[in-house]
Amino acid sequence: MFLEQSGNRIGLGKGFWSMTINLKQLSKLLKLSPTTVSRALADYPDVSAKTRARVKQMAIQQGYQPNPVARRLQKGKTETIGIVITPEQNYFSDTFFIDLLSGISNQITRAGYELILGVASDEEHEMQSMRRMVEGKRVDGMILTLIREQDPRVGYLLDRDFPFVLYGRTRETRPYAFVDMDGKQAFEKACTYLAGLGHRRIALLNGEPGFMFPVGCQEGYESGLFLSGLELDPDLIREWKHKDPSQSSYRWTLERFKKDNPPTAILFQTEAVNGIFKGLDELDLQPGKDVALIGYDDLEIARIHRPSLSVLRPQAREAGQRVVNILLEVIKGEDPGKFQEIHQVEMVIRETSLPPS
Amino acid sequence: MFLEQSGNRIGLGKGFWSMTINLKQLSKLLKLSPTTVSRALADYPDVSAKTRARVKQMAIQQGYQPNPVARRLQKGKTETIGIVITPEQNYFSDTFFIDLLSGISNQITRAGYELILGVASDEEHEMQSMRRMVEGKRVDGMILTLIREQDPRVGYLLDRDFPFVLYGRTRETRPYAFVDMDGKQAFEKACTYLAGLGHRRIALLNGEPGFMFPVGCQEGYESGLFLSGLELDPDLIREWKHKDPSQSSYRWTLERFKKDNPPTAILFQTEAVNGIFKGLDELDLQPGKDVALIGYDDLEIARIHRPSLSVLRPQAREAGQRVVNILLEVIKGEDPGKFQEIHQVEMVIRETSLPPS
DNA sequence: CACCTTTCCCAAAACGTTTTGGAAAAAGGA
DNA sequence: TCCTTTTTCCAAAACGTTTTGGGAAAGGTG
Repeated sequence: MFLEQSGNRIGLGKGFWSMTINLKQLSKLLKLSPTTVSRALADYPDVSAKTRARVKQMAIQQGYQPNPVARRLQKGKTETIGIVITPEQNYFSDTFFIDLLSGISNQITRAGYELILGVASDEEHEMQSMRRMVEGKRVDGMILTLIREQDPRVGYLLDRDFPFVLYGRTRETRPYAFVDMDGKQAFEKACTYLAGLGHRRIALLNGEPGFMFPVGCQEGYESGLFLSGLELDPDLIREWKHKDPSQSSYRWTLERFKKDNPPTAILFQTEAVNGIFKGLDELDLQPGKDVALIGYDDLEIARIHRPSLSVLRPQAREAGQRVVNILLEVIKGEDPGKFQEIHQVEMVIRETSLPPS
Repeated sequence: MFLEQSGNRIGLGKGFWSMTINLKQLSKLLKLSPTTVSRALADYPDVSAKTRARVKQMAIQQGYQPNPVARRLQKGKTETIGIVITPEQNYFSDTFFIDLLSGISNQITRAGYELILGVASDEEHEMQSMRRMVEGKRVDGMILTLIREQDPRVGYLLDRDFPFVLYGRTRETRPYAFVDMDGKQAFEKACTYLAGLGHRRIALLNGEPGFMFPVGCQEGYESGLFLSGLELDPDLIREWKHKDPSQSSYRWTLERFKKDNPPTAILFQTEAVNGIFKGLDELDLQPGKDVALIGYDDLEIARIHRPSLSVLRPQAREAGQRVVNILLEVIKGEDPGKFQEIHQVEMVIRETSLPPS
């Protein structure tokens, strides 16, 4: 009688929602029912053009925004998607992952969704963090990166029919959605390019096995050798360690160039570049001049180093956007098997890809 | 009569919440009211030890987890905190920011909260992304990093009484909560250390003005000179550009060492190290031997370079945890002014901090 | 036994939306 | 004029929790 029953509290109510206007309050202001206001804002055809306009104007004037939590409860969706990153795998070391994340985030925001982030220290916590999101009903879908050949996360999500998209691929026979870079084509292109310059001994310093990406790189490398009529020499292939890319590639460089038949060119992921540069420097070999180099990923160091590093450059931002668009489709109920994209990788020729001297 | 009224749908209901058990369903299983089950799980004293145990056991057995969205609606809190990152400021370049994020994420998860992430391309989008979170009622609090001297975000949040914590500081007279690294003390320590080794001409290659951090660095540098009885020479101070740390510091290095009275030691943020190394290399000066170097931030390059770089090492992970704990207090209603922490920075002496030759 | 606590439980309301299933009013057709 | 259709609105239910405000049963006390 005296007090407005369910108006919002002034001052410190619980939470901060008290600060902004409500659907109910807005509808009272408009002398309409909450139903009509809600439907007007959602452009339902059963509200007249006149009142729709009136409602929208008032909503803007009052700064009304529907409470996302309430909407989520009613809609039965979280409007949220999850991603878990593992910094230990220093993946992340540079612009590449940020570009991916940037594309992901933009597209998610555009859809009115939210991105929630987990940071895991290792494989076990990675799974744990994902399970919390999935089983805790905190997300509508997951984005997975840094995919391993045998990746338990994929099986887990498939078993539960939970929507997800991989950035990368895995060994799994059931259909699933992914966006992947064509590492095979990229390394094939780089390899044939070097062979075309006259290089006969091209080395591959590849990422550690276990992850899926190096598999494609090796395939591309072998295919490139074959297409160029070169023999595959197992003594020109080596893996760097994920725990310590610089150190392991540094050691290999020193060691390999002291042995017989050293390479005249190296293909590698750019993570390993510091080790290679350091090793060559110590051996008094000049990158580009004495040894041709092409890295995968256009990290900052590649651009600023003198001589600047030729690279294979994945379009991470675009890939991130695609991942999100696909995930939203899968969440809507589309068949994940329909979304399997392999993106081309461009080659950027800079100063380290010269003919053999 | 024939059909269970409000049981969950089997198969494809709307959303995926249909897959897991409900409070109502759980209470039916237990032949208790939802109230009692809820209160049993929340350890209220008004439910007997026996039924509490029974409830908890059944909850575990059935894998019951309260729906966070419903809980948030009722509690009037989002149980979510937001952070916006701006990759363009290549802040981010290495482990430091990831460590911070890792500390933040862990602590947030421990509290049962969620971390939502915005990625903004510039200052304007940064503000926009934050406003979406705040005005859209999507978060209970914000974490701010990369603080500028005049930072509009801080004023915005203070005006609205919205809970937030800075990693860093700004020029603002109203009280607010922050966790900051003691850049002043760190640079003072490094400066006096170098002076103690006999260096008389110590240069400062500082971050761009506009951000708050370089201010403290310069203060510490000047104070270190003063304490060591050295004159401040404006010609030994320079800023590198945020857009391109490597290039700008490379140019300065070349230029400065060709002029009269070059420094025998340089203090800088490690972001600039590549440019400095490159410049010294070109000038045939050996880091450590010919020029002493101490960087702020223990990036990977600092450890792997030969000679390895002496650094000032902030404990980013710990700082991230503190930021979250403080933010949770502020959200609870504690006075933000009570939480102003300045963390000490340790110095790690490696190979680039030798006496002058 | 009558009375007062204490213990244990629960029905109903509330959080802020969207959706369902009409109903009243206006318009159209004969 | 009366009936039908279309237009425009709305009350009530629902989403899944937690909190409020008791209330019944059990246990103590005189």
